[in-house]
Amino acid sequence: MANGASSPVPTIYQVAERAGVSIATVSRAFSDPSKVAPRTLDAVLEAARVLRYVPAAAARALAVRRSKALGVVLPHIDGPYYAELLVGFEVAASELGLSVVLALLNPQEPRHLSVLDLLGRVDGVAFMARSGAQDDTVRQVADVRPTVSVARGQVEGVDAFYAENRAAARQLTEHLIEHGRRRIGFVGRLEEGSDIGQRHVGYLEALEEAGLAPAERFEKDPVEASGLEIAEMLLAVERERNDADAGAAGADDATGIAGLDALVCGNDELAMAIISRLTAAGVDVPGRLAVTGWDDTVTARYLTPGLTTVRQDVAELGALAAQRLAALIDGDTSQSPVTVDSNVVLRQSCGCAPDPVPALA
Amino acid sequence: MANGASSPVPTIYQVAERAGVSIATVSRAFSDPSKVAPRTLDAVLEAARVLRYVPAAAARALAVRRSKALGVVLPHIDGPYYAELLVGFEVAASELGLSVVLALLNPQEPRHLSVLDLLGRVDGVAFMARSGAQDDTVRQVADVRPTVSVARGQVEGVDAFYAENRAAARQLTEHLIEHGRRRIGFVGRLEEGSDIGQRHVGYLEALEEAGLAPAERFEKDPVEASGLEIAEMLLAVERERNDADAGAAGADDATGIAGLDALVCGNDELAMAIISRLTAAGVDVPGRLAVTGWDDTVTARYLTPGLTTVRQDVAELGALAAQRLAALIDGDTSQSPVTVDSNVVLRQSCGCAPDPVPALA
DNA sequence: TGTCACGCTGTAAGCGCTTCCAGCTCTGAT
DNA sequence: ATCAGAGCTGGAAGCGCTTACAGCGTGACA
Repeated sequence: MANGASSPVPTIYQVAERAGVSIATVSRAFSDPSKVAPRTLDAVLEAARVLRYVPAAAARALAVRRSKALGVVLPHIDGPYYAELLVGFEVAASELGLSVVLALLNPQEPRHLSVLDLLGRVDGVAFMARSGAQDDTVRQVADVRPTVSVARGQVEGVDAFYAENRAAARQLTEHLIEHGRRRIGFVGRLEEGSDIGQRHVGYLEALEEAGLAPAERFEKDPVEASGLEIAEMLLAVERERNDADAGAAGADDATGIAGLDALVCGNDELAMAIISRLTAAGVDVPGRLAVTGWDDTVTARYLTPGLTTVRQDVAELGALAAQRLAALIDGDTSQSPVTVDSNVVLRQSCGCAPDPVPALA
Repeated sequence: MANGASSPVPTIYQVAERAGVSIATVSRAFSDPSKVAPRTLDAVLEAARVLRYVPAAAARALAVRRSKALGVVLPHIDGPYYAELLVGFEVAASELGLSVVLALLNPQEPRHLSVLDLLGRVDGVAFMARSGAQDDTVRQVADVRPTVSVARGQVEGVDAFYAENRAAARQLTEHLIEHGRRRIGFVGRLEEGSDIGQRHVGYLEALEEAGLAPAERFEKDPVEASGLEIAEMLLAVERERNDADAGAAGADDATGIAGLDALVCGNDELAMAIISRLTAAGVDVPGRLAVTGWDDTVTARYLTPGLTTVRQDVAELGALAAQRLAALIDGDTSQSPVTVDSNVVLRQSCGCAPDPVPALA
């Protein structure tokens, strides 16, 4: 900074002195201008301006016993998913005049300390995404501060916000069945949070209704590497089968690979990786294997084939969470879980035909 | 929360009383345990535990005149780019024992107030990405608090951090020239920040060295919609040309569209949209038009053709910024700008051949 | 046995705000 | 002319912590 370090940081006292008023008046000038006479107000504001006065939030927080800040704890973000969640939350919070303090929590190393640190400086906290191992932490925090849980497994007594999962998964699976798929697999770690758990339930419902048995389930984290692994696995199995069948009728070959003809994946990243690896190996997607994602990443529509996935209004979810958290802080009581809608987005990876596009003359 | 609201929030006094010591001892127990006798320490910690004591950060901040928090101001995030930047920053900050408070600043509506708010509660602030209009804000903040500028236009007297742009752009452009491209366009709003400006410089250098004239430049924001617009524009121009040439030799047609045979784009999103639209219209990319992106989005490699782009270690950038900011707060003096390397990632959209991949037996 | 140093602890003075309360100055009604 | 009340303002008491500073008991040493 230019000089900040040299001159002492101005406080309400300096401003008061320069404006020729008491600190009480300066305080009022900032918190409720209508309480001070116009002339006085001008003088105060002017003094504050020339001194570059910035009210010390800590002092205010101490005096009013409110920090006017909300905490967010997230797993180490990367996906656009978390970013969107965070943006929705921040925008809503700042509209309520609340700051947002961010804590990234690597599920591997709990860093319990950093949570304590966070707690001390916020009026409430939102736990977003990832669940399971963290549930204890959530519970402890909830004992001490207003708390909400967003897009993650629910915790007893903590207000929960999540996108609708079950119905969308069911719808998605039904769609695959309509495409004639019969051996539909599922990719996702169930205990990792009820989000994926719910999707699995919807998936099972659709299968049951159609009188189909669930096909293989892959218990994998929803990341690129898992997708690659799964693809390799499928390819290996298929190769083996072919070797075994050597010379025999390749009846099983027209559609299907390794005994599957469709795969419902936990998110787009996973689906993308699987499709890419399979396609590179010459497997026709969706011809032999339909693959669906979840999240509707920006790029999903640019893939070949276009990725059929599920769109959730994650920003809205974040915003709702921030608003409820603010309400809880103001003394509102807990309410029932809130869900936002999800929409299945059909593109080509499920077997749908591409939209016709005008060609270059 | 379960009960928090009912029982009064425990303070250092309650803990002291319950442990049978003075508040000074409790304070020491938390800030420097070695200053307290082991037996006493145990008693204090135990009392704190049963009372669920959480030290009030505000009070501490007031007493030590340090909030132990860093501010980050970002434009309304979405891209993975910002998310990565933020993650790098947060991780580094938390390793230094500093919290991160986040402020999203929509360049459209300045919300100057929210910046003031932020200033009051942090020891230093990092301005990330997007520049131009915000420069004044940065300057004002820098007058009052230690400040760094990350991945954005530089401001006099403010420590800057950015990814190398010029050399990478030059290298990328040279690569296109090696592919035989001669009419290479550029997409990016120059005044929007020196990032893209630097890339433009590198691009020009490469052209000049090769004795080529720069082709058309599209002054567009780096978002999906712009990409679509540009693609439509190219298609329209091309259609017109074809109509004009009707019957004449289609010599210009083998490679090139609308007078261009390559396009260097400001980011991946833009490039993706252009490629998608053109491909859908039957234009061969990279056959007729090579297109490159910037950022190496996760999905870049999954596109068809694979997107040639530039990879920057954005997380590293964020981390460096956090560390420097912490140093500035501790009284270090400003230093020269820091840049992290960028690497050109060649895939197929520039005209390179795809990697061979083992096919399914 | 006295002295001193050392380790541990408590007392108390802030840190920069908010806000209750009281007091002052006007105005308008009586 | 008097007084009630409204409108503004200042005094002062905290908010929950940190951190000199001083005091105490103890053991080492002379």
